[in-house]
Amino acid sequence: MKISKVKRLRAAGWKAGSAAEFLGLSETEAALVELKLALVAAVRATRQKRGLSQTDLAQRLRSSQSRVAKIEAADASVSLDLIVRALLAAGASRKDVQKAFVAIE
Amino acid sequence: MKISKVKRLRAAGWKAGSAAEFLGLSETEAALVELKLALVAAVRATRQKRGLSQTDLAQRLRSSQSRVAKIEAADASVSLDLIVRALLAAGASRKDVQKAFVAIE
DNA sequence: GCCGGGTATGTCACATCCGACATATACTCT
DNA sequence: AGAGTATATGTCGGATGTGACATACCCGGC
Repeated sequence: MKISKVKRLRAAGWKAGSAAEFLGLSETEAALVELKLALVAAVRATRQKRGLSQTDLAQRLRSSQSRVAKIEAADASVSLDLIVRALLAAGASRKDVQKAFVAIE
Repeated sequence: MKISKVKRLRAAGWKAGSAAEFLGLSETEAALVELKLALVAAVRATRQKRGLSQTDLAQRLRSSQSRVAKIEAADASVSLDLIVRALLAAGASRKDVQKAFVAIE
């Protein structure tokens, strides 16, 4: 998600288990990306099920069509915050959000 | 979460069902806050279960103790992204993250 | 062919979030 | 009481995310 991450990784070597910690970080990052992908798919599915256009959802979100497009494209510039907001704004219930999470596996 | 939200709400009146949409937005916001609180509690629980100090977790996160403290205090300046990263860095599995979500109810 | 609604992509100024640091509080040892 | 460790809170410069706009790319009538 962040390109600058590599920079920060290189700087300030870590105390122990370098490789392991690096892997750990990667896995965390991977899990987060998978999570985002799952939620993003749920956003599009929910929006379409409700017959909303990206522009409609954008209004509910108080955002713009282009940002909704970026959300659904899992653009690197969209935060988890915004994705979840979009999912809720699209009409998903809290249970639906949970289900989207469960879809991670 | 954002104070400027009220400002944006006031500007550009919405086309229909003003009150309903306003409520919808509030509910979205409330759901997001509840979600954050649930996850934040999971971060602290997971960290303590693993016997990690905030400083330890900060290292795994490549962040600082003060930010971990803010995460656990559900400070307005922490994003959902960071909370989930912290939860994963604390050692939670993806399933654990799901469970934290389920705890929303 | 060319509209028109829907979607995608790039850019930018501005808002928000971030890590880091300083500092404060609290609790436990000795 | 003083030292050590853990946590909380405030601030700040720089990194990242945001809405808005322009514009391009579809398709399905016309």
